[in-house]
Amino acid sequence: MLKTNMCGELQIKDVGTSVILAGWVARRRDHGGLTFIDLRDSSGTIQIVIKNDKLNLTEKEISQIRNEWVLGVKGIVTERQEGARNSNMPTGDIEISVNELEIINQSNTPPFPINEDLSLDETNRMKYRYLDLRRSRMNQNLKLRHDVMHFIRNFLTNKKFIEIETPILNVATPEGARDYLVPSRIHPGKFYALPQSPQQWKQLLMVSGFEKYFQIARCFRDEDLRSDRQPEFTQLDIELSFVEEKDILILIEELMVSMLKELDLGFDFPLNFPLIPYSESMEKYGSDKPDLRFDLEINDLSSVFLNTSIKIFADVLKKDQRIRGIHIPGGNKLTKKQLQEFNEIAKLHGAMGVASMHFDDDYKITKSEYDGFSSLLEKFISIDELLTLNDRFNIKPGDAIIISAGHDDLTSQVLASIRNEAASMLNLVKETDLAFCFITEFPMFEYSDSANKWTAMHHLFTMPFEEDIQYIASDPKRVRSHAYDLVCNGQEVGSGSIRIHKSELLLKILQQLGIDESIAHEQFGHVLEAFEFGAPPHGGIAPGIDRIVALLAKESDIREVIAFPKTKTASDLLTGAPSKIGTENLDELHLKIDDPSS
RNA sequence: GGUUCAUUAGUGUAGUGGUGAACACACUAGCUUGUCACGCUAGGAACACGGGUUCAAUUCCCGUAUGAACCGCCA
Repeated sequence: MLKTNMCGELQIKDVGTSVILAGWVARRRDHGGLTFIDLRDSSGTIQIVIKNDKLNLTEKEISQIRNEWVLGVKGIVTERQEGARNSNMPTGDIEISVNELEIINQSNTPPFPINEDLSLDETNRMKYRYLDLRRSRMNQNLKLRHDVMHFIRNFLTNKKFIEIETPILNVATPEGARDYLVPSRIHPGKFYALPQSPQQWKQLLMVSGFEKYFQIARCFRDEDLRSDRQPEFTQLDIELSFVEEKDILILIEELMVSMLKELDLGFDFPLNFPLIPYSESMEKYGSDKPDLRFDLEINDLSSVFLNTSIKIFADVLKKDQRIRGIHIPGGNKLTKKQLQEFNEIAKLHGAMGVASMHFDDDYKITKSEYDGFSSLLEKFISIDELLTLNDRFNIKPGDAIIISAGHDDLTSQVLASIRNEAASMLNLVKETDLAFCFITEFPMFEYSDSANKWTAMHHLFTMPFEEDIQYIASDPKRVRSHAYDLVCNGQEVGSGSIRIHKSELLLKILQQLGIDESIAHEQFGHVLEAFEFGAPPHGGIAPGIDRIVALLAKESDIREVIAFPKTKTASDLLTGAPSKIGTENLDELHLKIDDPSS
């Protein structure tokens, strides 16, 4: 070893010991004959004191040392003089009196400061990611990520789960997200697909009798990126045999709760995660991933406006659509500009806009008159309608109501988005809250307008509710499934289901999805066949590690907790991937490039 | 695939239809023995690229590139 101790681990009790340290220059303070250097290694930093006159290096050489140079230091741990201590530093009571200094390596001036927590241009951060990761914020994020994975492995191992790796080169499937494809050299014109998740493998492992499987698995999806979506990401993939839905939910709840207790990051979180059926979540929050850190529930206001003279509302009701709204306590302090943003949100989702009602500080209402109420709808709204709203929401001066009318799909999207926006505008979100919940009873099917057919909402192997199986053909919309999501702070952080373990039922589902039996056998024949050999009832869940770590690190982008992420255009600015390949490579793979841009 | 925003020394920011393009840190040179975001003196260093409008463009317009946000897409 080139060092005997770690910079950040030295303490006052080590005073007097002779140590060898090595690390990077975090900062230097050159006083001429006396130089201070904050030396950083992976454990932290410590101040080293260089008295230039009694050293192996000349004063000139010492004065040339710069940030990020790599130094080896031989010296004595010394207690700092009274008045020279630094309470901001964990090692602030001690310092190293240097006897021998070695310049192990020099460094170019870094392209951005390493020793400050600045917001930086993403291009530069990604190009010099190895330097970006030297910054303490990123360093801590990756350490936290390790702690999370370490805890998970221990926790599940203690519960007798075993981790099994599954292939990265897989057969392509037409369902779900777009696959990343890998051309085969040996089989001209054929391709492997990188796994979107180890879904089929883990079900096959259940047939193999492992009963409790997990894997911290890399998954790949060739879809457009977002702050919570990278082309490759990491899932905690879990599957168990002989379980019901509630067993899996309890397991995950226990995993998350005990992990949060162990990590002790100062978050508030529920010890029992509420279960919210999908339909209820859509009704109350307009979303299947509600942020439960605040209320602002959506309400059905249709009944208030049954005989309204507000034309747009009457028209909507005539079409059997609904009028829904959010009562925002204190919402009247939102500015005109902020309210205009709500309209922009509505338009973004294809609605005409939203209606807002304002109850000023002098708002009063009686059976016959009101004061301090304003709205574009004021001319048309009746006192009875206003009274009903007033009583229903117990409206106080300073409140506001935002209303969206139309098709449920539309009003849900609009109001869900406004709900989140309003909460952030009004500062209702507590940073230290982790509001976990499970969304359950997802619909089995959803209609895809683009493909013009029914598709599996979760995935093909999801178990429908026993009592809903009869509606698969006649009323697919009505079929609920044993699919569930783990949601936290408005983000989906995990998704799973109880699976179908009998081929007859699976074939019935495939039929409903318009997948011909022969095609089904071609694509899923191996699973169907496996199910003929005593497949146990099974189910699982796959929490997203990146999203969970990002939540715990209070980062809004999963790139901040991934060592080497890709940009929005799925490129790696550090290595240059993806890159062109030579013709000999292409020939070997039997590929020809047809690039319209070249 | 679509919409929007951004791009000024190494970094982070300021600013303008007419240049002396400002500030801080970093950098270079020098001074400096108790600092800790050390201090002091001096210096070098920038308007992403291409086209257009204009007497004149870093500034206005269009396009390209790159990055980001959102919609579509995606669990």
